[in-house]
Amino acid sequence: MADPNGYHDDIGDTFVDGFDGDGFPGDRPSRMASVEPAPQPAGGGIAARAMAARQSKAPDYLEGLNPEQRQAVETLNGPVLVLAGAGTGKTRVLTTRIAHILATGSAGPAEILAVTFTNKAAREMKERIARFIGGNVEGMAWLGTFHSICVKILRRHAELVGLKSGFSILDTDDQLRLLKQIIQAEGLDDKRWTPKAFAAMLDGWKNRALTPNEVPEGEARAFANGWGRKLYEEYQDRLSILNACDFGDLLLHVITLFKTNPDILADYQRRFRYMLVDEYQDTNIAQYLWLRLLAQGNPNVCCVGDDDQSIYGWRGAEVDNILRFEHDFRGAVVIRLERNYRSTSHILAAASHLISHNQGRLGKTLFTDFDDPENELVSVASCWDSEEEARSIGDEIEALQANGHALNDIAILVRASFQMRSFEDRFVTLGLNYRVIGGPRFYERMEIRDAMAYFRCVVQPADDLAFERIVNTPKRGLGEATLKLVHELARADRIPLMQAANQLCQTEEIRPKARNALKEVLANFERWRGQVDSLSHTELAEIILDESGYTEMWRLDRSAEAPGRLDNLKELIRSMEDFESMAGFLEHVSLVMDRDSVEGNDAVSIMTLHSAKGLEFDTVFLPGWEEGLFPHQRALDESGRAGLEEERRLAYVGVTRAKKRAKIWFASNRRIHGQWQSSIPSRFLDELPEEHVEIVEQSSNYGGYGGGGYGRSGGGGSRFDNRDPFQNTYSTPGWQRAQKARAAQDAVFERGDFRSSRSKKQGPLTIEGELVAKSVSEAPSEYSMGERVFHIKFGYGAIIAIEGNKLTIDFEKAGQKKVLDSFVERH
DNA sequence: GGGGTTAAGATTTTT
DNA sequence: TCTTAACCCC
Repeated sequence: MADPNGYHDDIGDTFVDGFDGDGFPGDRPSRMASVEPAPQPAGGGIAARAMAARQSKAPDYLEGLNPEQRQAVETLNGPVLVLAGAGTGKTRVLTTRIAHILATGSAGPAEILAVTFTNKAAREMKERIARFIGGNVEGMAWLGTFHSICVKILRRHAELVGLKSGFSILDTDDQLRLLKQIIQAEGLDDKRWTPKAFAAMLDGWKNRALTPNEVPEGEARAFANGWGRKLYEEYQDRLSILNACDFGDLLLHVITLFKTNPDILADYQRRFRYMLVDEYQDTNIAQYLWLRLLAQGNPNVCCVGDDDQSIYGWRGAEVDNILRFEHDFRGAVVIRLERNYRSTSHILAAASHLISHNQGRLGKTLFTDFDDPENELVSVASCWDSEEEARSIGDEIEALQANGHALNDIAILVRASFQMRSFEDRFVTLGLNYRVIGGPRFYERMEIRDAMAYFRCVVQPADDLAFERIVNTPKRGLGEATLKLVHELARADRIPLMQAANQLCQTEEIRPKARNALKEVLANFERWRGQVDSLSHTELAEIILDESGYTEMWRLDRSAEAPGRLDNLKELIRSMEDFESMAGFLEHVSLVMDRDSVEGNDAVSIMTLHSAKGLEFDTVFLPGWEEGLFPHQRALDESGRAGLEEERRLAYVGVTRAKKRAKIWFASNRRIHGQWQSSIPSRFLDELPEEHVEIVEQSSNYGGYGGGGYGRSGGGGSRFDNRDPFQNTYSTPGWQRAQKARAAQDAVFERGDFRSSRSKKQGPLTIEGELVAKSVSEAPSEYSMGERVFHIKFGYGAIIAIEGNKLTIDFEKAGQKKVLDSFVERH
């Protein structure tokens, strides 16, 4: 299977099968001395404790594992792929495997490379291993995220990739500002060619580990009429002057380092005797190459993942990595974990049936023995609009609460964050405790970034972006004109801004007022730098914020947010206490943008489906299952069938978060960008298995599958009390039409012949666009052209087009809209 | 340099 | 519809 990028083959295909019996790297080359911390030979530390524990009693950590899990834990040598379905004990396998490696003395803690995607996952794994081992895990130096491990490696060999060890890591904000400068410096219009668009393109390249000269000509040309490659080069050049790198570079530089310094690579290959990768389905090409370079010396790679839960394709994740594991790692053992310990059989059946509509899966069949006495069917309910959705779900939650269910066991999972708002509004009115997970993060707040910029300037004098950020914050009369002079000198001499500013201050080039202000700032930084060693970093931080006038600035600010910002600054200083030095803190912040979410009170969780991966709740509400929202129109437009399949995996992730109750909702109308849109039930609803789903018809339902017709008055009472399980919903005309439409559509899919069925009238631009259009029935409508109708939200209008049961209506007030015929009445 | 006005864009998100 | 960022004028 030829890969368009050819990436699977560009470092050769030779792999040693079986175990590479290299002993402890006792006599390492001298260079290795710099790659501390040194592994602890079995005999001290964790391994010793683990072994001692093992001798005193049987390895009880293996107890209670099912046969597959046990195989995944015990197959230590050679490549292993663990396909771990949702809720099958993936984390348990990973941690037990590490415990097993240690307990059998197969390797010391510092000889295990264990990679995760998120800090949270790394943290959890550390905690769980600690519990096994009965101590802390200080020796597990190489358990962390891809990025943090790369930083660790890069800090030791920075000079080999053109950096200095103290390099800083840019966040997205810095990156965009820098890109903007570069685009403007080339004389390009940054409106036409936005920094954001270029950042996205860069990201794509770096995710595939492409350096500027490796970017395919066509892609390089795509940006700004052929400036793409030049801009990429320019950007990398600027980064190295700034002694900085972006997130993508962390991986990329390590790959370059390994490729150009075989001796260093060999050292790491020897060091990492066992490698484990979590969430393998989320790896991008750069991560794959990185892993593969290391695995060339040593085939003991264990990757754990679930192709059905790959939901980060838009961020560069390559499902192909997991699909091709057996090919890429010769002699791989593939173990499937299919016994689910989380959900009821109905939930599992619904999720499995849904995901079976995807092609290109490795295929797993989840099963469970778990019999919940109540074993509720997955429910599907409809409502008029997002407000009613929020109201009904709020009512259901209150009912659950009244029955003794904890709010902590309940979650609402949405496709897009704008959906959260109606729930928040409603829950505030109800006085129902909730917490939003994800969302704007602490370290992204303006005042925190400003404060951090001050610290960065002290610790990393070449950090231009930080300097620029705060040079005139608070206002010091250092305007555009002054900065321009500094910039020009810095550019011309290829020196950092602060150095350029220093030089300029010795001359007469800047007007005295600005010069004095600039001198003062520079003197401040000089002084603070001198205090780094004499004061504790928290003290210094307070002094910096104080003497710079930054705290003062907010104290004088009379706006409503100012007090909160001051609190945040205090919180920032407090969180610095956990770190040894300011540099350590800065690195932590750039790599760990999340703060531990405070669990605290009993509250309903509201979050996106993406951030729900890996979590579980007794009851899960899944609102907004409508075409265009879920699957999201943009996913369909931009990524076609692959996009649809990823959306379906997202649906699968959503449903499998539920332990006991999964409740799906869709609204007939939704306000998107302030505009009311009528919506059509998601195709995913049709992909749920009839026998495991119940359709809940609400008393005030206007939507549904056309079965209940529509009512009047969107008014207020509880929908929960009068709900009335709709008998035999699957035989309603609406459902049958939907099924029929689906069958027709699947046939089209199967033939791969999309064009022939494209509707004549307003041919959708994409294959999937057509599928969306076709998710409505083909059955002839009872309405005719020109008829005057009434729609509860849009008012009166005339029918100007009919496609099946989908009408295009020219409303007197709302303009042209497409609606299902069941939502209007003759008038 | 600040404030008011206008225009554009509005999935998903970690590191 | 709403938010944010850019722009223009004082």
